[in-house]
Amino acid sequence: MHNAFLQRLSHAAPLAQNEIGVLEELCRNPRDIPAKKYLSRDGDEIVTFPVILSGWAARYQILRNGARQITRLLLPGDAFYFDSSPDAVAIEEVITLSPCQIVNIPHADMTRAIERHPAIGEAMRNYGCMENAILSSWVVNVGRRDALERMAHLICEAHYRLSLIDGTQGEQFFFPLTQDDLADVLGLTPVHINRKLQQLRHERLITLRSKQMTILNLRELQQVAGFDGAYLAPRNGDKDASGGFGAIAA
Amino acid sequence: MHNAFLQRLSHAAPLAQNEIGVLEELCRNPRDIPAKKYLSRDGDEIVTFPVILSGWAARYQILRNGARQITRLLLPGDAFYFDSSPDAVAIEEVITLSPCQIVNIPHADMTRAIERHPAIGEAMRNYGCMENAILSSWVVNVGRRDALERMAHLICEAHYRLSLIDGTQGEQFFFPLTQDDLADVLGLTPVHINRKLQQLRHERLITLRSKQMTILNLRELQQVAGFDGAYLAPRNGDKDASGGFGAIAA
DNA sequence: CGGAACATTGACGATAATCAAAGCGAGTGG
DNA sequence: CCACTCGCTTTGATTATCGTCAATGTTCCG
Repeated sequence: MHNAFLQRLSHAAPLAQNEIGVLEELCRNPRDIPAKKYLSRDGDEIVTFPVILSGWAARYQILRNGARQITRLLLPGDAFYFDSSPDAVAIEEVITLSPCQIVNIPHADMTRAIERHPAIGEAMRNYGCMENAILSSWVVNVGRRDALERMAHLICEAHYRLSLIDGTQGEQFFFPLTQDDLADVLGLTPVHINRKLQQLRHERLITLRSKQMTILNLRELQQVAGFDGAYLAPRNGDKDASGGFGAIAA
Repeated sequence: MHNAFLQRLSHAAPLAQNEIGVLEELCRNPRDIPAKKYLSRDGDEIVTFPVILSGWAARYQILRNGARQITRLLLPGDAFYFDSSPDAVAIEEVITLSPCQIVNIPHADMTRAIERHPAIGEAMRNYGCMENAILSSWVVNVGRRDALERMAHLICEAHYRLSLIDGTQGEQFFFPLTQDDLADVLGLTPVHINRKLQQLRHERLITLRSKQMTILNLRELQQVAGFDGAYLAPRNGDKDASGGFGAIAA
C-alpha cells in the first residue's frame, strides 16, 4: 500500500477492500507543493479537507512578539485541518517543511464516504483521537521535560509515527526540520537546540546530516526521552506494525 | 438551561428541542464525587462516556521522575475521555479538583443518539475540535510564553470557558486550583507560581482568595496574556454568549 | 564563485528551579 | 474554647537551565 493516508486510516480501524477503493479514489490528483511554502486557509491551497500524501508540514501560531510555536507536525497521511470548521482555526497557519504531495478532498465527498462506510467514520474518529493524544504528549513534553529529553522524545515520536507508514529505513529516516524549526517545536531557542543536538550526537544516540536522521541506540534514546509509544499505537486490533516499541514508563 | 453539557453542545451546533430532550434524558442520575479523588479508567468510576455536570477535574500524566503535567482542565460540561478507545489513554488519569457531579453515559446510548440525531453528532465533532484547539493553545502557552503570561492566559481561558456555561458572576468565578495544581498546569514550580500570582495581584489584575477568583481588569489581563478567545468561541451561528471578548492578537 | 540559509561557538544575562524554613488558616479533637 | 495538625502559601538565598547577543563557519545552490 503506497498511500500514507490509507495506511493511517487502516491502522485506526479495520477497512474492507471496497472502502480502501473509495479512499483511493478520493486521493487521486494530488498536487505538488514546494518546501517552505505557507499554506493559508484562505488561499486556494487549502480548501475542503487537505491531506498530506508525502512530505512534512507543520501547523503553528505566531505570538504578538513574533515568537512562533509549532503545534503539530504533519507527516505523510496526516490531515491538516482535521478539526475544522473553517473560521475556527484561523489563528493557526500551515507551512511545508519539505516538498509535499497534497490532496484536497472535497468535504462533501468525505462526508458521503463516511455515511456510506461507517468504518471510514470510525477510522476518522480514531485518527482524531490520535491527534489529540499527540497534542497531550506535547504539552507534557514542553511542560515537564528538559531540553535534552524533549529533543529525544520528539525524535522517538517522529520515528515511531513514520515507521507506521513505512517512512523509515530501519532506524534511519528523513527529518527535514532545521534547528530553527526544532526550536519552535520544542519551545526552545535555536542556539540551545544546537547544543543539545550535539549532546545527543556525542552520547552516540543519533546522527543527523543533510536531513537524514539515524538513531544509533533506540533503547537508550527512548530511555532518555521517557518515551512509550502506546499513545501512538495502531488501534486496529490485528496489527503489530510497531516493531517492538516498548513499555518504557512515561 | 441548567445542564452544562447541554449548553456546551448547543454552543457547538444548533440543537432542536427534541434533541435537547434526548440529551437531558441521558444525563439523568449523575453521581456526586468528592474533591481530590482519583478517577481511574479501570475503576468503576469511569466507564462508558463520562461527563462533568458540575465541578472541576483534570487529566494528567505522571513522568517517571514523579513530575506531573496536567493536560486538560475539565470544567462543567466537559467529557473526560472524549477521545476514547478504552486502552489508548491508559497513560492519562483523571483527578477531581473540587466536588463534582458526573454522569456516565453508556456508549451505546450515545451512539444511538448520534445515529438518530445527526445534529448531536455534529455537536460532538465540534466539541472535539474545541478540545483540540485548547490543547494547541496550551502547547503555545507552555512553549512560548513566560510565567506571567501563562498564568494570565490560563485565567482568561478559564473565565471565558466558564462564561459560556454561566459559570461566572461577572468577572468573578470559582477557581479551585491550588498553587501546586497551577504549577502542574503551566509547567512551572509552585514557588514560582506563588511569586507570579503575587505579581498579578500587585498589578491589580486579579484577586484570588478561598478559591474565588476575581478579574479586576479584564482588558489588561488579556493584554498581558495575549489572549484572544476566538479559538474557544461558540460555533453555533446564532449566539453572542461571549459578552464582548475581543480580538487581541495572539 | 558568490550568496543565502543554516549551523556552530563563546561570553554573558535572566528566568525559573531548588532548598529550606516559617507563616497561615481551616478543621479536629481534647 | 484552645491547642494541634495538615495542607497550603509565603519568603529568602542560592543555583542552573536556558536565553541573548554577536561573531564565525559551513553547506548548499544557482
